Parts: sequence; structure tokens; C-alpha cells
Amino acid sequence: MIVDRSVFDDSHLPQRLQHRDAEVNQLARALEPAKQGDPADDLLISGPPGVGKSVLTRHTIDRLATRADVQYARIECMGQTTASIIRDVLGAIGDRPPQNTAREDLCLQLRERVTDPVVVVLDEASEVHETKALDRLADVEYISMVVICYDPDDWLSQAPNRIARRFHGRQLRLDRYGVDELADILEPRAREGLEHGAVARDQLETIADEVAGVARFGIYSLLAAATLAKDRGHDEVLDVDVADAYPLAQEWMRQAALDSLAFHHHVLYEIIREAETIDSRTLHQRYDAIADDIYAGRQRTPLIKRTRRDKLAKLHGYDLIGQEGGTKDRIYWVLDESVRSGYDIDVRVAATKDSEL
DNA sequence: TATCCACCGGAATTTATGGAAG
DNA sequence: CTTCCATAAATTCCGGTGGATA
Repeated sequence: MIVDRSVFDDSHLPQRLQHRDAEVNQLARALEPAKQGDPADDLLISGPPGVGKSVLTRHTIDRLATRADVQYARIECMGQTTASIIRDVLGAIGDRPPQNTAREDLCLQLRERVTDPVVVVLDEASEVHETKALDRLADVEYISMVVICYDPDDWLSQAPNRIARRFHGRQLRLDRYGVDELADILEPRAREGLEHGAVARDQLETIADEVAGVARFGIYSLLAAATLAKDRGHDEVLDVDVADAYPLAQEWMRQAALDSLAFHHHVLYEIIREAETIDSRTLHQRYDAIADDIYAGRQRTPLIKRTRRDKLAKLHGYDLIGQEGGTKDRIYWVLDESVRSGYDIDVRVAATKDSEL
């Protein structure tokens, strides 16, 4: 059923970008000056998550870099600091400075070493304002910026004026795909990743419709449908497999998110999952009741309440738990009961201890 | 209605860790 | 080995908020 799983990875670049011709051209035009050794134009690329902003830039800049001698750096800005962004840029164009290089040194090196056009792609740039990286990059003549974000107006309003001005009239908006368009995009993946004829066109359209044009979700759903078909012993993907695909894809994404988090998050998550819904007061009580047992024999030690709130916010941001209510009356619940921690955390100990007290 | 309490989350500070240079 | 620098994680401090209680 599944011939090549790698086709469904985020890192997989399709051979041809479908339904993005105008966008590819606009980006290519912005980069054009770099071919002659001039600084490229800046560009602000915006659009909802999972519609191919990153794929578009990777595809277009890779192609440019193979044809012309243009250097570029792709930077995942999420959670990065000023220094780490500058260091990434330096690393992309030559030797990567060691981790403990002073910030001033990094900026100095940047000015000295960038003597030809460099395109810096700032991916997931929503929070890059909190760093000084934008200013530092803007100081260097030959650096041009391709910024990828969700909401362009929001991003520009938070940027310093001198930065925002650089993007005036230099914006590119990507929207969700239509059902037909996304089905077109899924088709080559099905062809390369699945057995021949395993999935029909109208099934691709059903998937495309369900994920509301978000390509990344569509691709995961397609893999999920094929996985279900295989597990259920079907020779080809049936409509029932398609129907159950998206929830399974969501479960995978959430499970991957939870797996990526630290032990602390897992403890809180499991307490919430066991309780179905729980208010913060009870949550903290449970945590205090079982923390000593659960953390026994581990390097980590239990957290104070303030830090637990940060972990809970993280779980919420990762779409693992829901929350409702402002200050006093907040409740939490897990969004998918079948997503569970891989750690052996028995929170029911807490329940019994509670009742004994 | 006034006061208290527990929780929320921003901001600053501390702690632990690790690589590089002297 | 000590010092310097950066980073991540956790703690401390604190103003704000809203429900419970006198």
C-alpha cells in the first residue's frame, strides 16, 4: 500500500509546484538583482500555516542558487535569539562562529563578511521582533530579507519603521488552496508514495475538502488514509478509510507534539487526561500530591506553580489541551484522549492519595 | 461593600550547563 | 584551571483579576 513514506514528509520537495506560478514568479523577480551582484529586493510572504510558504521559498531560492552564485540562509526564527539568528546567517555563508561568541563580535563579522548579495529567509518570523536581529540584518547593505509570517499587517505594525518601510509594496500573499488545486497537489504524492491506483481522484478531493485547503494536513491525511486501509486489510483505500483519515492525522500530529516536550509537560498532561476536565486549583493539588513519587529517581525536580503555568501554556499552544476561563475559573482538558505520554506516569496514585487525605 | 485569597501572566533574576580562550 | 560568554530553564517578584466571605 505505502511504497515510499518519505514523500509525505515535511521536508519532501515536489518536483513541480502546482498552482503557485504567479507567486514563484514574483519571488523570482524580487531575487533577480542578486544575479548581477546587486542586493535583492525584500519580500514579505504571508499566509495561513501549511499552505506552502516555506516550500515556495525553498523551491524558488534553491533553483536560483544552482543557476547563479547567490548565497542564502534559511532561518527558523521561532524561539531564536538575536545572536543565534546572526550566527545562523554567518554559518550559511561560511564558517559558523562558536556558540559563545559575543553578540557584538557576531554583528561585526556580519558586516565584514557579507560583501556579496545574501538572501536571508526568516521563516516563522512572527516573534522575530523581540530580537534585535532585524535591525542588525538591515544594517548590512548586501543582505535582503524574505520574511515569512502569518499576518502581514500585524507583522509590519510590530516592526520598526525603517524595517517596515522596506516592505512597502513588496508583499506576497498565499491563500488556502481550492479543493481541486489541493487534489492536484496530492495526486503526485499518491502516485509516488502509494501503490498504483490505491486512491481515487474523488477521494483526494474529499481529503482536500476536509482539511480546508491546508496542504500539510492534506498530505498527512492521505498517508493516514493509506495506513488505515493497510491496517484494515483493504486492497485499496476505501471511502471509510478516507473518512477516518483526518482525525488520525491530527492524532499523529498531536502525539508528535507531545513527544517533543519535556517530562514536566507530560506529568501535567497526564493529570489532565486522567481527570477529563480539571480546574487549576485541583490540578495544582494533584500535582503537589504525586510530584514527589513521580519525580523520584529522575534528574528533574517538581516545578513551582508559576512554572507549571508556563508548561500549561505550552501544551495549549501545541494544541494538546483546551482551556477555558480567565483567572479564577479556568478549566483544562485534553483535546485527544488517545494521545498519551510515552513516560510511565501513574497519576491515579494521586487520586487515591487525594481521597485518603 | 470591603477585604481576602488563589490564580494569571509579564518581567527580571538566578541557576545550571557547556564551549572557547587565556 | 579559570574566566568569559551565551543559552535554556526555573524561580522570584509583582500588579491585575475575580470569586468568596464577612
